[in-house]
Amino acid sequence: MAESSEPPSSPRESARQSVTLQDIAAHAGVSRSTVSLVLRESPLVADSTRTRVQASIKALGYVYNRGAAALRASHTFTLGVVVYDIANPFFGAMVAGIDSVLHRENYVSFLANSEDSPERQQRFLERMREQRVDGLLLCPAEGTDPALLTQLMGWNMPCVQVLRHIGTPPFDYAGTDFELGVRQAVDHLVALGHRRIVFLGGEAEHSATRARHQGYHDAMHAQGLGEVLGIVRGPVTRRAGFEGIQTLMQETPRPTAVICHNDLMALGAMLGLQRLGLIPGEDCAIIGTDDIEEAALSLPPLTSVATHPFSIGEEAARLAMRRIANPGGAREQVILTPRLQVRHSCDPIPAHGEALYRRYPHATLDA
Amino acid sequence: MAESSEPPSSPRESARQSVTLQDIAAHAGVSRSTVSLVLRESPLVADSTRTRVQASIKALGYVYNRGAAALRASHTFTLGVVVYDIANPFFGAMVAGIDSVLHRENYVSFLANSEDSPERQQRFLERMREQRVDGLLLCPAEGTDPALLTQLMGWNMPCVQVLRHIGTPPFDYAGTDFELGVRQAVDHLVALGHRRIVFLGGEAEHSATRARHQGYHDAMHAQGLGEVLGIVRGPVTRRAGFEGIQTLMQETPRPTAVICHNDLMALGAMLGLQRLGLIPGEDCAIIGTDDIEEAALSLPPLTSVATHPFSIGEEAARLAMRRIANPGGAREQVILTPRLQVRHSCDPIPAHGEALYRRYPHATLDA
DNA sequence: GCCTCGTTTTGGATTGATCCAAATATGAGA
DNA sequence: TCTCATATTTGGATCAATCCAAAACGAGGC
Repeated sequence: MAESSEPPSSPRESARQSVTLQDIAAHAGVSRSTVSLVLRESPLVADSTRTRVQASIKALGYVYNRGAAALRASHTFTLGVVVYDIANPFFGAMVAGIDSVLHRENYVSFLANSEDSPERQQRFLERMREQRVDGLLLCPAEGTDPALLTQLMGWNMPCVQVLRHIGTPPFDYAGTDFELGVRQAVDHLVALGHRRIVFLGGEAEHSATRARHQGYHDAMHAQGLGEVLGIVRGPVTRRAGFEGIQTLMQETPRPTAVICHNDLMALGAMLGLQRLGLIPGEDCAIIGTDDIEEAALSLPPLTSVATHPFSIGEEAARLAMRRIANPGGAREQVILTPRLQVRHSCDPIPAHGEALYRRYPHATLDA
Repeated sequence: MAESSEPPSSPRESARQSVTLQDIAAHAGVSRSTVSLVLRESPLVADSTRTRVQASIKALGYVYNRGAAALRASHTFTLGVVVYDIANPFFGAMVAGIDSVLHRENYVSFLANSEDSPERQQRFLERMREQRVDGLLLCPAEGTDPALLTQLMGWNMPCVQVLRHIGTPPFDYAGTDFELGVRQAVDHLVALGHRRIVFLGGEAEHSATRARHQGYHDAMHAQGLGEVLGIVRGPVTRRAGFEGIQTLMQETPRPTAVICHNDLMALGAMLGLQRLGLIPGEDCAIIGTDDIEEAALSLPPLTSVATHPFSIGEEAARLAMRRIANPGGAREQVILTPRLQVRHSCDPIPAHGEALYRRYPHATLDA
């Protein structure tokens, strides 16, 4: 006791080597093991001991070494998150939802932006294995080999797929009912009197695309419009919306309404209409998907199938926590229900308003 | 050699305990140390040895254990990134820029969303210390105590501030010249004939706010307009823009132009004008800051001071790499030059176009 | 006073890599 | 063939925690 009082005195000049459990133990007059138990909030430790140890921890300015702990323990309280486009505000909101849950659970997460490259994604996943994360939240890149799931299972690595999924059930998944969302959009348009309804976007074969296309197909058939126009496949960017709608509007018969794969496309499509001197709502109704915050700020405000990204993020993170706590448990699919957020991009507009839209015929995505 | 050929044979049923350097060493007939050198791509190892070891690594399905490595090594190839609103597309783009550089450098990053809470930020930073990250990219939360920098220095933790900074130089920082950006905006408006120019937004006392206000102040004075209207302080959200401009337009004298703290505010402000039956550009010119992708998609397309978030992210990450490689080096400030992206939100509009904007008087941020 | 039984505490082994100083191998020149 | 410098390789110590079986402690009951 008296013997160890000098070395760990107040602030050491450079604190070159860090304070360890051993130092705390010496200072508090207990063993290394006991200190470890205190740190992990074990109920085994007597209250009096606990407070004494905690005081020593504070006094010596101890810093827990997670690397060392991870070497022996089974958990790292660490997660890997993969999205394919973090610059898309949809994913921003989703990541915020994930972060809010993880923060409560004392987890931290590695984030990677795969840019929809399976190779880049694979590299990150391998790195996550090296880091020994407790689990993954994965929004698989386009073209990801479904064998990836088997691989992860072989790694013994819990993985919750988000938004898109690959492979065959059972797997853990959190997302939204895209099929229902598109059905709501089609039904809404039909109720407004539309028949020539096109679905714009999605070429890659992943679940989120298939579900949307399926929803479109089913809803159109249910409305007896099965053979009227159809799906235009392509990338799902702003630019694709901008260009895609311009092509569509030059075809015969022209669609009277377009449902877009996501809001970015829809916003691009509205700009594309302007470029042609056409008016969103009047000349062609537009519906987007996601209901990102920007949707309310366009002119006209965009009607969109709200998919609640923040909630999806929360649900995914919670599911991951459950799976980590119980690795053998039954796989779960958490499917949120989308809701059509009606704004004004399907409203017809009085003819005398056209001039305004036509004022910016040379608007492009770049200027 | 023959002795160790059985245990690490092909796939073990459950691979319960992992393959270690020791196993590789035995398989390749070298020592643990040599394998370690191969893993770290040391030039010391002979080519023939290297290939043999690499073959063994592949054959046994070895997985590098970063936790164990971190225990001894000085680097973890890990970084902490803190932003205050990941749902803001500006930060999405910035994080994408960070990620692209880190990926090239073989780094991975922990991401946290502080939600502008200094407590939450502090908790994350402490966690990062426990994880022994090599450095931090920090966009400090509003109200962060400048002593934080001293604290981090005491921790011996390299930290690059991004976009905002606290404390006093020298420190590492990557951002943009907000002051110049606002000056560009003011000059542009004055050239268009505006005199009653208001700056909208920013109440907290951080560098990015001060710089903007300073830029506004200087530019207005340089133009001889120093006492004409001024700065309206407040939060910097979409909603604040929406509400702020409505208040402004009911005052006398009314401003003829508003420069907004960021694009979200500017987009909200344009919606606010509509709500009043006013026309952006005609009744009041609007300029935003950031030039997020959405800026091009509004109607009218928003004129904005482009701050290039992706590049800022890249520069910040590169600076962090430099600082980690050379902790004692001179602190650096990387200041990018903003550029005014002129679109149409300052154009006057023919009167007969008004009807269209007035069609959506009840538009709000929620619907 | 001794014996349980439950509560606390403990030491030694273990985790899987890196560091470092020293040992060994290799090759050129004398 | 020997020497010396250079190129490779190595074993032991070390990093800082957790796990686990066993020991110490303390309170009641007989």
